[in-house]
Amino acid sequence: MNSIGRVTQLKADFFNRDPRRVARELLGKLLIRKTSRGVLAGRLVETEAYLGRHDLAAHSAHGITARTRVIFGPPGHAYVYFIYGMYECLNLVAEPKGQPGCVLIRALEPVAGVEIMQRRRPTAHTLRDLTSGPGRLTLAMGITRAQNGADVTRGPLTVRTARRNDPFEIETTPRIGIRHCADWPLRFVIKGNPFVSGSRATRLPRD
DNA sequence: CAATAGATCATCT
DNA sequence: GATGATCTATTGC
Repeated sequence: MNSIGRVTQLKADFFNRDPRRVARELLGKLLIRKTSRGVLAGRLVETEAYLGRHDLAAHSAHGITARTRVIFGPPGHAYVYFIYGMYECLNLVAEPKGQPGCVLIRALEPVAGVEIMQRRRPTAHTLRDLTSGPGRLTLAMGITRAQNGADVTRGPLTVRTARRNDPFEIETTPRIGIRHCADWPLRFVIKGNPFVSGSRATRLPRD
């Protein structure tokens, strides 16, 4: 808490709901990562919901395995998986323990620790390249499978409400890069935000 | 700006 | 043994 506004850390109850609701309400919140080098923070501008039942695009679709165990665990924990031999992606677990469901974090707007992020992302030549993609933001924030299963309601990786948060519209689209259930409207973005992933043309159609 | 190829490996069949 | 919730560099217009 501080003099400018009310800042609260999201608790387990926030995540203990339908992933669609969690994904929408995560927009505009801050992902906070404390490292030995300093504090990194990013505003969530793009999320995707992965449902527990009948969602064949979700890793949890085929039951509990060594990898998907965390998705079936308690809400408010991190599910970090390795993909394409190179990248790691961050999800936040939703739904009560025993019921699968999670939210993929697809893009952030850098808020604090930009210099540290740039050091971790030498190939990013612009500010928006830093964290505009699920693989990019984990690199920038130093999130790896070491954080898999971590409790996000406490500890060095957390989510908080923003001190100041201008009103925004939420745009809903199909999810990116999946084969199954490819037309389900489960991707949520802050409309018009330049830090959303994808090409410039896709994001900013000329006016 | 659009399209495409290549990198690279944990996970599950 | 195939596949994948991706990113980057490169090519061509």
